[in-house]
This record gives sequence, C-alpha cells and structure tokens, in this order.
Amino acid sequence: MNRQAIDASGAPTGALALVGRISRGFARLYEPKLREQGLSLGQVPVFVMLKGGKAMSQSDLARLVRVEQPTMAQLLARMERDGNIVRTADPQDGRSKLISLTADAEKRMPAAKKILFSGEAVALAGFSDAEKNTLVALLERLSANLDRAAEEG
Amino acid sequence: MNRQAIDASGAPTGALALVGRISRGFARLYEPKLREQGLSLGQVPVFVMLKGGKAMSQSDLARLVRVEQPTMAQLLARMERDGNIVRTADPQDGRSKLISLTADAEKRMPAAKKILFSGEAVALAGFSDAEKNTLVALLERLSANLDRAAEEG
DNA sequence: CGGATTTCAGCAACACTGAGATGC
DNA sequence: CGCATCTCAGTGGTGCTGAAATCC
Repeated sequence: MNRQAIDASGAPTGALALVGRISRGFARLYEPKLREQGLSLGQVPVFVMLKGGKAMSQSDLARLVRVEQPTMAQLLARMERDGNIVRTADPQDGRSKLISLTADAEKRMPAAKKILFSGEAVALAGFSDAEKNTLVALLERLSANLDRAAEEG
Repeated sequence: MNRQAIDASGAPTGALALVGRISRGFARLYEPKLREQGLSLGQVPVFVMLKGGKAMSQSDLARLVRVEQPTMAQLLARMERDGNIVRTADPQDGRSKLISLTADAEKRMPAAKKILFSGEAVALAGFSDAEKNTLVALLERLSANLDRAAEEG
C-alpha cells in the first residue's frame, strides 16, 4: 500500500496525526458508555493509580498522570462529585489530603474495565498477537521520547 | 514526597491508553509553538484540507475531520477570528458557504509544517525507517477499525 | 521566612446536543 | 413539504496560568 500525501477521504498519514485521530475516535465511541457507568476517560488513569485501596496525594497523582496540579484538582473535584473518590486529611502532613477510591468506585470498575477491553478489542480487530505486541512496543518508545522531551523542555 | 509511589508506575500498558497519553503529551509540547504561529493543533486538519487554494463547505469539512457540524462551525469561527480562513457565499447554493484559507494562512503554513515535522522527529527519535512504516501501517489499521465501528455503531 | 500543598478565579480549545432560520 | 445547511444557545471534559491560604 503506497501512501503518499493525503488520500481523498482526508485520512492523515503522519504517525502523530493518526494518533490524534485515533484518540478522538476512541473517545467518541466509548466515553458515552463509560459515562453511563459514572466515570469518564480522563478519570481512568486515576482509577488505575488508586485501585485496590491505595491512597495518595493530589500532587502525586498529578505527577503520575502528567498534568498540572490544578488540572488534577479539578478532575478530582468531578470524581468527588460523581462519588468516585474521597479526600481525607493526611495525618502525617496537615497541608496534604489523601485521595482514595470509594466503595462505589470499586464496584464500578468491572463494568468500566469491560467497556475499555471491548473497545480495545474493536480497535485491534484483525491484529495478531505479534502485531499487538509490536504496536505497544513502538508506542511505548514514542511515549518515552515525548516524556524525555518534556523533561528536557 | 513519596518518591516510591511516583516512580512506581503510571505508564499505561494498553495500546489505546498509550495513544491517549501520546496525544496529550504531543499537544502539550507543540501546541504552544503552533499558537505562536497563529494556529492550533485542531486547526491543522482544516489547513491540510484547504491548502493550495481549495474551498469546501462547512459540512464537507466536518465529515472529513470527523466532527459534528456545530463543532466544525466553532472551530472555523476561531480560525476566522485568527485570520486563517474566510467564508464566502456559495454561488451555487444559497444555504452554503465556501471556506478557504487566507493568504496569511498560506504564509503561516511553512513555519507550522516545520514545527510539526520537528515534533514528529522528536517523537520518532531512534526509530528506523522500517519501524516508522510499521507503526504508521498499524495505526492506519487501528484508525480504520474505529472508523468502521463508528459507522456501524 | 522559604517551600510545599491545596484551593480559587479565570481563560481557552474542543466536542456534544438541541432548537431555530434559511434556502433547495 | 421534506431535507440540507448553517447559526445560536447551552453544557461538559480537559488543560493551562496566576494568586491566595494554609501548613511544614
């Protein structure tokens, strides 16, 4: 398959343009389904960090998810509004609060996981295991390149 | 603090989670530079569609970029505000307006292209040509899977 | 006091739905 | 009239900066 510039349908050919289109397309398809379960795509990384009863501070979460601290604060405010997290005072540090998932959130996780897995299955339909592994490996290297560029800034 | 938790993980493992992280990371690095040139990442697909003096309607653009029509209207409003496009009445159809790039926009394209190319180079640092081709081919299949799911859905 | 953490206020780009006006 | 196109109004998620309050 020769791909030169841009085909008639407007499909992008650059790797990052494709990544952007995929990201939006996936969100468009699966964000509404997650919403029915009481969470959004942006909340997923926080779920992953806190699953199994773990607790950490807002600033730790911000660092891990790669967003600024006020952005994480706002995300956590939505999660609190939706009943997915609670903030409790950190006994070790009066400035800090510990964030943890609620029991409701833990109950929502299986359904959410199922939605995301089925979405991944749709997205990777027709991919062999080897191709999936190759894709993930290449994406991890790409992501690492961007992380490094961000640090060097 | 808690350096353990920070370094522990936070790197997503699923292909789609990686795609999301890459998309945000790239935007974070390069959107500000594009902004200096008078455009945003979301405007890029419209630039690509209209480059070289082409003109098309709002609804055509919306279909090609895969957004709803009011979303495209809003994007075009920002582009009009920034002096990147003009809307002229379609002589063939009184309901429709033809969108085209301004001379200013065409002048901004080389600098914008340079930013995006250098960003792509940073993101794909250390990738062989074969790996780049493999990545793009896999992403194209993934994107096609999502497009198909959106049509069927 | 200087630094870390959270909160508050404000802004911007994107994306959607729903409802209306206009023209084919 | 039915349909297409664009506009208008409203909402929601995500992300940022800057400034204030609180605490170590």
